Amino acid sequence: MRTRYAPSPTGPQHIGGIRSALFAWLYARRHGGQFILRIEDTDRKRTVPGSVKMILEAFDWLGMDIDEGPREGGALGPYVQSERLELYQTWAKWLVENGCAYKCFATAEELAAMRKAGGGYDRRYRDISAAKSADLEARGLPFVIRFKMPLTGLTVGKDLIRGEVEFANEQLQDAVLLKSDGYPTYHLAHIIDDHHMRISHVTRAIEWLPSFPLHIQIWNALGWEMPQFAHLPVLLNPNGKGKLSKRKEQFAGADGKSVPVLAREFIEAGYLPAAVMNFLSNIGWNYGDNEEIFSAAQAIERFDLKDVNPANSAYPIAKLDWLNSQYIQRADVAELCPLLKPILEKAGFEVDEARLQRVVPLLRVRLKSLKDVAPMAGFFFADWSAFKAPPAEILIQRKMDQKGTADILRGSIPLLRRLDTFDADTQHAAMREFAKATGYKNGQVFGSLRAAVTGQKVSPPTFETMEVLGQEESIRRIELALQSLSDETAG
RNA sequence: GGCCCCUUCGUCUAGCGGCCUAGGAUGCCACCCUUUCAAGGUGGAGACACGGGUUCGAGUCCCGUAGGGGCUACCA
Repeated sequence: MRTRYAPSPTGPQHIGGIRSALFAWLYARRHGGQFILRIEDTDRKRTVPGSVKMILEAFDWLGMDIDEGPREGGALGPYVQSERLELYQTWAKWLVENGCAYKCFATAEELAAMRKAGGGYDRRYRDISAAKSADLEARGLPFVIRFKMPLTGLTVGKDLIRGEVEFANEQLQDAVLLKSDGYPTYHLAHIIDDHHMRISHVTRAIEWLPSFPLHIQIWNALGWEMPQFAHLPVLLNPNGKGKLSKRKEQFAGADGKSVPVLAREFIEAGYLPAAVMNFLSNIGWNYGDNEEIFSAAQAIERFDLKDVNPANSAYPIAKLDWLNSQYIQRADVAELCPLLKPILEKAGFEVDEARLQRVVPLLRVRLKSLKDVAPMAGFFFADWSAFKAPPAEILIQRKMDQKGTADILRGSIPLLRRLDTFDADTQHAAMREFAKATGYKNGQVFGSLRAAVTGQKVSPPTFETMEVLGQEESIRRIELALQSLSDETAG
C-alpha cells in the first residue's frame, strides 16, 4: 500500500492541502505502507523557491513522517518532477508513436480565438498527416503534444468515496500532455510518476474528478494497471461560500482574530500540533464512538478512505480553539514550559524557568491558545517594582462599588500580613473568615484581591497567584490599589 | 452555458430500510459549582432542502427540482 502527497511548490502550504496529505498519510500508516512526498513543479512560472522547505516544516511539526521524498530519498526517485523530464518526454513520444497522441502546432492566438468562439480546442491538428506534421516540426514551429481523447463512448471511473462516476468522452478535450517548453502537464506527469513510484492509492482533491476520465484513458493508452482513486472533498470558507481561500482576513471572527489557513499560521497562533491533527482528521471523517478527542495513533487504527464523507465542509475553525484548550489542559507542565517560554520572551518578558513551572499549572485551564500566556501570566515575569495599580474599572468588580472594594482591600492587608505561611490554602482560610466577618461574599473579596494583585480582569486564581508573588509583594500591590482608589476619591 | 460532485441542528458530524418521537461535538442560552474570570457539571433551543416514486415501512434506495461546490488553461 503506497500513497502520496504531490503538491506544487507555489508558496506556503495551505491547510486544505495538508488535510489531503493527512488522509493519504493515515491510510498508508493504517496499512503499514509507505507515504511518499512528490513535488510537482512542472509549472515553471508558478514555482516559488523555498516552498519545499515550508512543506517539510509543516509535516515535521505535525508529526507526519515521510517514507520517500526529496529529503528522504528513496529507490524510485527523484521525487521532484523537474528532475524527471526525460521520463515524461520518452512516454509522450511513445504515445505519439503509438497513435494515442499527436503534435499540435496551434498558436496562442489560434487557441484564444477558438476559446472566444466557444467550444475550446477544435482538434485541428489531430488528423493531419505524418508528413505534414514532420514538415511543420522541421520548420521549427513550436508544438505541444495532445492526447487523442476518444470522441464517443463513456468512460466510467471508480472512486473509493463515491462509487462509479460516468463521463461522456465527447465532453473532454484533447488535453495537452507535453508543453512546448518540454515540460509535462499534470495530466501526463502524475500518471507516469504514480506508475513508476508504484502508488497504489491516489488521493487528491475533488477538483480533479472532472479530468478523471482523461486520466483513465491515458492509463489505458499506456497499458498500465491503474491505482485506486479517492477524490477528497474540500474545505470551504467558514461561511460555507467557496473554497477555503488564503484571503482569510474577511473571515476574522467576532474576537477580531483572523482565521489561520496557512500551515505556519497554526504554529504562530499557538495551536498544539496534536490539536491540529485531531481537528483536521475530524473533518470529513470521524473516529466513531462519539469520540471527539483522539490521537493520530488512534485515527490510524480506524482510518479508511471508504469512510470519508463525500460532501465538502465549511471550515469549522471554532472547534479548533476548543480542541486546543482541551489539549493544553491535558498537557504536562514539562511539555508546556518549553513551548510557553519563547512566547513570553517574544512578548518582552524575562522568563525564570522555575517560576514558569510554578505558574503553568495555574493557567493551564485558562489557555485557549499558547499565545494567551502573555496577556494572562506575563505579569509574573515583568519587573515587579514597576507594577502600577490598575484603573478603577478593573479594580471595582461586577456588583461592587468603590467603597466596598476599598474596605475589602484595607481590611485584608493586616490579615495577610499576619500570616506566618503564605501558601494559597492559608490565605484562602484567612480571607474566607474575613468575608464571613464583614458580610461580603467570598467572590467579592477574592475577586477584589485578584484585580488588585494581578491588575487583570481574567487571571490565574487569586491565592495561588499571591503565593507566587510572595507576601511582601502581594501586600504591596494591595496597598497600591488601595492608594489609587483613595486618590480617586480625593480627586 | 455544458459537464461532474455534493445536500442531516448555525457549524463539524453519527446514521449504510424498521434500533430515529434522528445521537454526539462545537457554538449559543440558562442554571449549578466556584477563588464573580476560566475550567467543570446539568439542562435548553436547534436538522433529515423540496416534490414525486419504490417498499408493509425511507433520513437511509430511485427520479426530478432547488441550492451549494468544482471543472471547462501549453495551472495544478
